[in-house]
Amino acid sequence: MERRTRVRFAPSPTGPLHMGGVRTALYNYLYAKQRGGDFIIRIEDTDSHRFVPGAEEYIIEALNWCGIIPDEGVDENGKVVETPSERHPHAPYRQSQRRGIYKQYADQLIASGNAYYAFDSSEELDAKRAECEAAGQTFIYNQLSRMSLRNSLTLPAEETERLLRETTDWTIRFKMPQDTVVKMDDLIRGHVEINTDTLDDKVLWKRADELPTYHLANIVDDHLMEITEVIRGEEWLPSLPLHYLLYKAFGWEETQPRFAHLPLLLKPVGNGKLSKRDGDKMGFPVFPLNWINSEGETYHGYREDGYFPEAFVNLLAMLGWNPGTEQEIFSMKELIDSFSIDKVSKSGAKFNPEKARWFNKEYLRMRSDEDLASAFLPVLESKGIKADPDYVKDVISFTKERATFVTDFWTIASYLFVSPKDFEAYGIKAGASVEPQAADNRRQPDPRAKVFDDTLTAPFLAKDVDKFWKPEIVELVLKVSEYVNAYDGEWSVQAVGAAVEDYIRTNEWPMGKVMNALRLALAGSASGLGIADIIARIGKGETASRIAFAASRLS
RNA sequence: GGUGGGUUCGUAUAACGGUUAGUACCCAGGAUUUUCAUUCCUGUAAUAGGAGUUCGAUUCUCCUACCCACUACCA
Repeated sequence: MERRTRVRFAPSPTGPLHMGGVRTALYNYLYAKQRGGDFIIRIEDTDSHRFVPGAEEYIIEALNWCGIIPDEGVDENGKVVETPSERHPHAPYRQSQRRGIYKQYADQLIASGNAYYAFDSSEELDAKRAECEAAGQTFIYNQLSRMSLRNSLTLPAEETERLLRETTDWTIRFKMPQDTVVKMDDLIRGHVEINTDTLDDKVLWKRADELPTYHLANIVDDHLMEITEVIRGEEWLPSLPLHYLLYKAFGWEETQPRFAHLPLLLKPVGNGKLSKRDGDKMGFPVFPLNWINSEGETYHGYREDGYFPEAFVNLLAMLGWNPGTEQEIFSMKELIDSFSIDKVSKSGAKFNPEKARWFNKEYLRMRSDEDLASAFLPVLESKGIKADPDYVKDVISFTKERATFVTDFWTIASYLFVSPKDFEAYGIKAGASVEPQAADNRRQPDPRAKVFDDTLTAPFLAKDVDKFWKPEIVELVLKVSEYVNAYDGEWSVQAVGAAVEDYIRTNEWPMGKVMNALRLALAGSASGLGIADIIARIGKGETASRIAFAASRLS
């Protein structure tokens, strides 16, 4: 029997979705789309205590930004889906709104002898755990211990009846079979076996809030929603036997989904999985979008940090999966075409922020100058600059290869928009020396850190001034300025560049020294764009005035 | 502690019993350039350790080590 492929991404709204979660969603999406199947989003909010306002909206928006569009789910064009429709036949997709349907399944398990009522309070269990721990053991609610605890297996029927009626903090637990080997298959890991004696009697349903726990809700919903493959994080592998047993207890083996457990995303240095703090410590985002927590702290997002969604998706796709070829750049469509679950690796992948930037750089280069210009205009506006779109496009066309992010154009070419005048504001005086930068580039934080200053001008670096701004060279630079001012040939980068170069060469001046000093005066730094590129764009007057200004301030 | 999963250059990975163990990022050097960047070329660098199976193991089996996850009335 061939079933239509249906997969789901089932996050819990307990906070912002981090990049590992996005990757899980992406792999599900790719898997479904390749097979012409459905990708469903279901919100697993059965833990009322851990609910975080805004988290669900964040998840939807993040996936949307990535271009991971669900076929069915909690949201339809910003409107919450509450009732079943042709497009969303299994609505609602939020488990808290499905609470009515789970109890009957728990009851079914009780009736079939696969589950039982447990009356131990959390306090009692906590005490038991503490007790065992003190004795150097671990308390497990399982086939051994359940016979000495308060539940429907040990209590007389009348007492069970009474407690069910009169108390409200009982639970329904799964009755784990004894000494049974559960044989499981994982699409990524292959065959896995485990003996049930090492497993415990998981809580399936809680009377206190009349809600199922993850395990019950998950299996019931996957069954009801006709899910064919469950692709989720490796942290779920240990509960796979329980899930297998649950399908069996319900008699749903025929339509039980196949499982794939994805490797974890690890932090770039050291050990352990990527956590929300890592990003801010190491200068890269861990989240797709910015997130402000209840304490008002902001966590960086890829979107706000200037990543293109295509680049983000691409880099996530390559973290734990590879196509078996040497292709690294993939559009979403190409990913859909070439994705295969058996090429997903088994081991955890350390995230590499440098490679992430490289991906963005590649995508920036693929963008048209028009697109980049329209993305860069708001950046200019935020600096109080109103620029001509055509001029901006022109600037981008020859600075594109130097940029990784759109905001880089400001660092690279700010002096094509404003004059580098206010160098004293940087506390740098001519002749002052600057400490050399730390040498180990491999461990350097995000080099864009200095990009986001509020200044309108580029600083004169003292080391450049020391090196290039010598009185005898300044003389020559002033001469070049006069020459440019008097130049009346064709005004193009090529022509002006050739003319200036000829002029310096004919006079037999030191080309390097004059050019660098020139750049220092025009750009505020001895390294940067070509002299001709600058002069041709800022024009004669601005060229003359920048040189005059620099000469007056730095001599 | 118990159970499960994992282990190829610094990182991501390729090689599904036979290769000089490949590629990309990073790093280093060189060429080009008025500087920086780009581009191009070159280079450094890995099969965790030990047994076994085999004519031959990165690849299969076992042991050890290390890493990770799980071990909640959380997902």
